[in-house]
Amino acid sequence: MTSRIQPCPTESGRALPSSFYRRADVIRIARELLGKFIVTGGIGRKTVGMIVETEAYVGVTDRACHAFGGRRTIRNEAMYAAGGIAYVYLCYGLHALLNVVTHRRGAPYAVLIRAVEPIGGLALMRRRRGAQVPDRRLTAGPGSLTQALGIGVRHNGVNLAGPEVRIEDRGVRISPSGIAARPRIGVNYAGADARRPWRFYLLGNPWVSQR
DNA sequence: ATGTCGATTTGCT
DNA sequence: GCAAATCGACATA
Repeated sequence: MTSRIQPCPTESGRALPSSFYRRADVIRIARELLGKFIVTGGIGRKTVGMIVETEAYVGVTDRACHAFGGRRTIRNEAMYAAGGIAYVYLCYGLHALLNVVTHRRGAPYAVLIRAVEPIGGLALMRRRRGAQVPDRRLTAGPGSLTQALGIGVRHNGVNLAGPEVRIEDRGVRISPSGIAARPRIGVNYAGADARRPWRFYLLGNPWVSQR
């Protein structure tokens, strides 16, 4: 029995512990989620994607955050739970968007997953997305990756170390110089907060969303 | 390459 | 009623 030296993205890894999510610095967590893996589905229906693009939503003072000013609704209730669960909501009435809830209970911080690189279960992803969709657009964009991974609003509130949606560390290490920090997408209504560089992505990765 | 538009749930006025 | 953490189709250039 030999052990591998290089990390292999097609093997299973360790689910991130709740301590990863429950830290106060959501910006740091957004950066550290790059290169982690989202795994969905059971035996025979497994799909895997490596996170390549994220955005931080920074609590009650962030005008772009659903919890700005302490807003608390049925929809965004999951943001107020302790870190380590999913906040999945319906955007424009159509697209399920996946967020990672962070920080402590009562502190509504979250990281939006904007794009993943397809790693496993490609055939199932193509079936879910439609045969005419090119691989380049399979999981590029927050509404696209959830469709490819089979994530919907039914996953709102699920534990991210659990079987439905699991985020794993598979040993991929990202150097800070490989990460771009830019303004977030689609939040122009948020005034000065729209310009803050809280969108992070892997430089040169083909699955980063375009637009 | 850039622009407009429709699909359609949720929350705020 | 209207805008929203989007996407893809279609139009025009």
